[in-house]
Amino acid sequence: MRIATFNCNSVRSRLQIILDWLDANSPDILALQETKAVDDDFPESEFTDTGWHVVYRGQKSYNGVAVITKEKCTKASFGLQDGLDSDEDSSTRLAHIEYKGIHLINTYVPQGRDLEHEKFKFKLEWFGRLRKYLDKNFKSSAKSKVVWVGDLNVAPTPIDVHDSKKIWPHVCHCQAVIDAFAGVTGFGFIDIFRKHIPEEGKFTFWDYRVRGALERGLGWRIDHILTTPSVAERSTKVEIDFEARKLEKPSDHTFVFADFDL
DNA sequence: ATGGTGGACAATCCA
Repeated sequence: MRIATFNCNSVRSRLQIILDWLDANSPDILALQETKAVDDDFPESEFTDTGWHVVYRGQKSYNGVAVITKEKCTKASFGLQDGLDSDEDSSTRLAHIEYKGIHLINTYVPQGRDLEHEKFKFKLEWFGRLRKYLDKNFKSSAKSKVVWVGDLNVAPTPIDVHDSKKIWPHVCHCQAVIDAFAGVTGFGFIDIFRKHIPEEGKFTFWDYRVRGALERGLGWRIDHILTTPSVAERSTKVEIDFEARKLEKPSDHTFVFADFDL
C-alpha cells in the first residue's frame, strides 16, 4: 500500500500536477491540503473520470482537505467534531477516512501567524483537540491502524529545518509547538520518515518568498507521515518527490509518500 | 532588505 500527502496550494491551479502524479505513482491514498475550493467548485469529475475516488471538504479561499483513493473508501468524515469548529476553520482542516482497515487522518494544521498572535494559541489548542479526537475514536494506538499525514506546520527537530538556531523561535519551530505536537504523537505515532531517512537536509517545503530557496537548501520538513506501531513495522520506504517543484508553476511543497507491506 | 512570491478573489488576507 502506498500513501502520499501533498499541500497543493489550490487543487484547481495544480490539477494537472496532481493528475500526472497519480498516474505516475499509482498511490492507494493521496491526501491533499489547502485545496482552496468550496465543495461546489471542487474538480471532482476530473479525478473520477480517470477512475479515482475522492472525498473533500473545502471553504472559500483558504484551507480545504481532500483524499483521493484508488478504490472507494468505506468511511469519510471531516473536522474535529468537538463542537468548537468555528465558521472560519469549520471542518476544512481534517479529513478522516477508512480504507482497507487503515484509518487515515489528513490534517492541515493551523499555521499560527506569529508567536504573539491569537492564531498561534489556536494552533497549540488545535493539536490538543486532535489528541482528544484520537483518544475518543481509537481505544489505543497498539490496537489501531492509524496513519496521520498532512501539512502539520511543525518542524519537530533541529534537522527538520535548514538553520535551527537562526529560525528559532518560529510558529513552526519553537518549544511550544514542539510540545503541542508531542502531545499528539504521544497517542502512539511513529515518525516513519525518520525510520527510513535519518539524515539532515531533507525537506518538504520551501518558502516562495525566499529567492532560490530550493537551490540554496533553505527548506523545512513540515509535511509528515506518522503511523501507529503496527503500521510502522510494515513500512518499507518513504520518499520525497520533487516533480512538483520542477514544473513551470512550481508548488512550495513536495509530494511525500510511504510504502507499506499491507 | 520587517521585504520577498503565489493563490484566491476582487481590497486585502494568508502562507
